[in-house]
Amino acid sequence: MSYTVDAEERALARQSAETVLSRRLGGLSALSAADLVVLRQLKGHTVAAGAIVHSGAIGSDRPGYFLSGWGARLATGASDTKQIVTLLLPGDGFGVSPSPWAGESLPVCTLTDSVLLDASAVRTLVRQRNSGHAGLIEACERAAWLEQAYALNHLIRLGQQSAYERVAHLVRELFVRLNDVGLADRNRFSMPLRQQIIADALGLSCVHFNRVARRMRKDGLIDFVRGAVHVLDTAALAAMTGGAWIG
Amino acid sequence: MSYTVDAEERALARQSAETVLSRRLGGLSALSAADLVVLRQLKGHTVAAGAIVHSGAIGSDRPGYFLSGWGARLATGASDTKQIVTLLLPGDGFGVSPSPWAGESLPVCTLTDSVLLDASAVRTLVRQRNSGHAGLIEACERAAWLEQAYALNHLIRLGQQSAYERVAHLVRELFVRLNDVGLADRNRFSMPLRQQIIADALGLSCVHFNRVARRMRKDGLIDFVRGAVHVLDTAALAAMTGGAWIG
DNA sequence: CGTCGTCTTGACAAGTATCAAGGCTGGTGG
DNA sequence: CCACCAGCCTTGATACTTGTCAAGACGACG
Repeated sequence: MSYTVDAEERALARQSAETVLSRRLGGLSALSAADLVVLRQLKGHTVAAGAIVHSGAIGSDRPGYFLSGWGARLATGASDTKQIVTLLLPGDGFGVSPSPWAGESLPVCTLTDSVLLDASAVRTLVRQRNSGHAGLIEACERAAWLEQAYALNHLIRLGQQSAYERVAHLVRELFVRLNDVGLADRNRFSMPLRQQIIADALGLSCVHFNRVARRMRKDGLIDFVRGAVHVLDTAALAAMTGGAWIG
Repeated sequence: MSYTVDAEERALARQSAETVLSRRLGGLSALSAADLVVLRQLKGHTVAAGAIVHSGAIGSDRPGYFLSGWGARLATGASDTKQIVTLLLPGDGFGVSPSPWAGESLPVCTLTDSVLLDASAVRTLVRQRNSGHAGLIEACERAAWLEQAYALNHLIRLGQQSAYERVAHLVRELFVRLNDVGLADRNRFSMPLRQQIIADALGLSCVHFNRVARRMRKDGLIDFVRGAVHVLDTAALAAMTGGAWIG
């Protein structure tokens, strides 16, 4: 039941393992040499797919960063229904918001085998509002703000878009986000999720997602292949998801 | 096109006009005498339904509190589609979060004729983190946190509930929130919104909402009558919306 | 080679939107 | 007071979207 990251993805991750965090956070605020040292010293560990890595009870769990692999923040509702609130991609963190928002109270799980960095050191600095790390703290603040914006985008998808539009809208968001950390090609990125999970996130059945995906391929918009996504018509994708975009 | 607040609602509002804010914020944190003075000195003004009272650009607009009437935070997407992200009820504010979250960047509009208080004075205190008003600041922080939780609840509704469940879930949330400010009876509250608007918020067509509402009446669960909601079976409502609840 | 998990496809059922018409209510002007 | 009008609610008929069930295909892996 582990969704293996394919070889290509693994290679990409190895290449950028050291840079994914500095790219992500450095893109949000200028990081000092000291900030980079802090990030470089974070210790990594591998986690299997499907593990809960943060309970949501603030302060009770280790904060972390996804170095490789994908995760999700879940709103675990009734019986067994789980709604994905935001997807966490390499470079995204949890438990390191300077000002915790409601989403920080939701559990975080891995969707694929992942490499996580223990971000306790970052959280400590952020909590202290350590003035020697203003850049890093600013970056964490903006990262949290962005995650909220992504959750709002997700709300728009679920609230007022058709299945076709939802898929397009999500793909565009993922493309932009992965591009920020150097994990997207010009028009291609790796998406190591089963269709079932993507469908779950979008509030669709996986059968219907599959049909939508096929239609998109036929339309020359997006091609889903074994763990990867090809954006065939960037302009059309941007046009059709042009409005309804926060952040 | 103004959705007039009915007489009963107006009477209730008059009764509780002075207490709605102190009830709301006082319920979130203990307010000092000085805090209450600040709240009591806020100046009110009436606004017609459908007005945009906050653009979303942080700092550019007057912050405010709804004293009476309902509003909404909108994710104004493409062309003309607008998704309601959170409903704002009497006692709810905008632009007064100590730590702005992504939702604060969305515009706020009135859904009914409303009385708003100008909350500039509160914002000033909150921005300064004025130590003489720790209680008030704490209350604002928690109010912002709650609004985020409501947005997440809305996301759950849209993502994984049927029309019937969405309506029940929303009614339960509204009942709880209005109860907090003393605007709900034991099993009844005023909801001065057209069905069209409720349906919009829930991502439904108003025709379908109407049918669901009728079924709920037949089921003895909820009765919608001219601008008000009767919860006929509190236990069943709580049971059916028991899970899937954040905050 | 068989097994297991996932993807794909078809047939069908259920949920929901749309269109259109009629009904109710509250306001307005004679 | 009545007639009328406008806006909203209600209802029916119909079509489209999406979910469910079930079976087959494909690929990975032992």
